[in-house]
Amino acid sequence: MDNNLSGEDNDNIDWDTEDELEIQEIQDMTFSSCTDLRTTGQHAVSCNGEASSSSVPSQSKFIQQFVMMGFREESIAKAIKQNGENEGLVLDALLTLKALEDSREEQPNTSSQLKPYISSDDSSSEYNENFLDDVYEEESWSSDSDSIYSAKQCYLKDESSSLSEKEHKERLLVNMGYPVEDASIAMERCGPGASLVELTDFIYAAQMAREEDAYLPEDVKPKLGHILNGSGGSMKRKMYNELCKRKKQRVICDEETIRLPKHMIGYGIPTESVSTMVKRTLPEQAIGPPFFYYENVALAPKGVWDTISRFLYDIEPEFVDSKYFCAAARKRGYVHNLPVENRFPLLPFPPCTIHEAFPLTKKWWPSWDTRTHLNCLQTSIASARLTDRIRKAMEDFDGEPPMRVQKYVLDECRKWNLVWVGRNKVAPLEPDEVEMLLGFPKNHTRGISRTDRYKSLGNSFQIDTVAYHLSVLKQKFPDGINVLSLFSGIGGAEIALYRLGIPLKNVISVEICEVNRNIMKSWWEQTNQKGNLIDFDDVQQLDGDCLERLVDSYGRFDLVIGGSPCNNLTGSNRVSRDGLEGKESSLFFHYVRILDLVKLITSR
DNA sequence: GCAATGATGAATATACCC
DNA sequence: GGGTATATTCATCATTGC
Repeated sequence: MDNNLSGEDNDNIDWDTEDELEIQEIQDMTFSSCTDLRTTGQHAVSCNGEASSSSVPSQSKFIQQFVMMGFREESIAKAIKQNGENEGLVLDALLTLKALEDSREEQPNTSSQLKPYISSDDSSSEYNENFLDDVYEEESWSSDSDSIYSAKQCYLKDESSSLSEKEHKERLLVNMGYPVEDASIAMERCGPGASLVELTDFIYAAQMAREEDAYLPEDVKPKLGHILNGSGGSMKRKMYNELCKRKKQRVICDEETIRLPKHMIGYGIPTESVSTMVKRTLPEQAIGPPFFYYENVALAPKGVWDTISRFLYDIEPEFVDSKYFCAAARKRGYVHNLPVENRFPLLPFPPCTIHEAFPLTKKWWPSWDTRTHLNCLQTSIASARLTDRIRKAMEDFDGEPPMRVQKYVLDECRKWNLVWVGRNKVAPLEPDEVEMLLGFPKNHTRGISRTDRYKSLGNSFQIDTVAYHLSVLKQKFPDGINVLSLFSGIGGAEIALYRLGIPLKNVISVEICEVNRNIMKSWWEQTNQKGNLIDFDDVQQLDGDCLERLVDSYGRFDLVIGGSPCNNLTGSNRVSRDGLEGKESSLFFHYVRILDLVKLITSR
């Protein structure tokens, strides 16, 4: 497959030709996404019943010959359904399936066996692709891709539910900013089982491979013309090959799932000695300008960080726990192209233990509560009823309660980040205390409801942590910096830069929540910023045309920073932990889309 | 209508033991 | 190595109260 992508033929890529390549690739990816072939295959037949319903004496004989060859009836029925009673086609499909199963048996219960499938010539024929796509509908990066139940769900779907899912995905793609036509074509070509990643890949590849004006309106073409035309199509080829490389990497990454480090200190923390810091080499295509910085929860469902890394130029995420910067844990992954040498922390260094942060609690803190750090600050707090239950449980005993009560109380305190504020009395943190722990100015979020304050703060950066990473920019931008801030929230990135003493020349901020935008504006005014704050409420507004105009007006972006919504990634979500395909978390792909556009515009 | 409240587990990693 | 226990988690939604 690489041969097809690296040769001269790519200079004059024809969309139809690429279609074939893309279809092959994406179907191969779908192909590779299966997890338990035998189980899913069985469900495919036993649940839809179509194969048996079409049984007639002549077909029974037709089936029998394949049974005699040693194939399972379920697989035969499915192959017939996909290919009709064409002996050659059915046999081909069955052989392919058999090869897959044999390969899987050699390496059970891992995804590493998927690689040979992709290079399998047997999968190249259309009927086999259809057959296998249909049999193996599961998402390659679904968090529950190993679940038999999940697979079963796929096969219990009738036509109507399939259509509904198709519409849902298509709508999602459109909401992500892709043209309706592209979304529709991607759905049609990739099939209903294609994951969102595959669909976006397909569309992206299509747009890259089309004429030079990917995402850019007519009036912008001439401005970028010299980039694309002047290089005789090399840029197009370069980007296309880069995309294909990302896809290829996907297979490799399936084998090498990113694992969280035991001690989340990333490339170093202020208190860690320099000798233990690790130097890194960035992939060439990741090197700025612009610098970029992406953040999300470290404990995302399996495979999410592989996908994030793959879409962000294969940069290894830097996992850091903010407990090294403040009195609360905050395990986050950061993908960025910033230098990692010569970082420096914000001063004064914030209190790093509970007792340092809240000295008044020390008086009431029982000896058996050995916590020194709070857990992650969330978007909601414990109820008064819970703290009252804890008080009553404690008051039943004079002095030290029995172990079972201690355990109950400690479990609740850890779960809800409660602190001791009186005799037998625990309480959740106040909003201004959360502000302090996260490094925000006191009263930063004051003026909105307590619920909203907790929510906005729970979704924000830990300033000291992010500032430590961004500190390397101070030397590079002594006269100020142009920032494209995506999913800005309450302005954590801007505050980090401001506290580092980096002048904010122009900040293009995108934040969907009006309450958060108002907090940001208020901070901007209160701190007498000299630069310009331009805000948008939706990342979809930032298309090529819009970005081009912004660059023309304010100059090129020096930093693209943001953390896309984690709602569908966090373990706290009991309802819709859907991974990167989730309603909110899929906005990550907008970050990628916008970053790619900015890089393109910046390189002209 | 808005804000506050309270009930709702599962996915994942890690530690520990055998 | 495998099984079990334990810890942790930028949340969601229906209900209640004002």
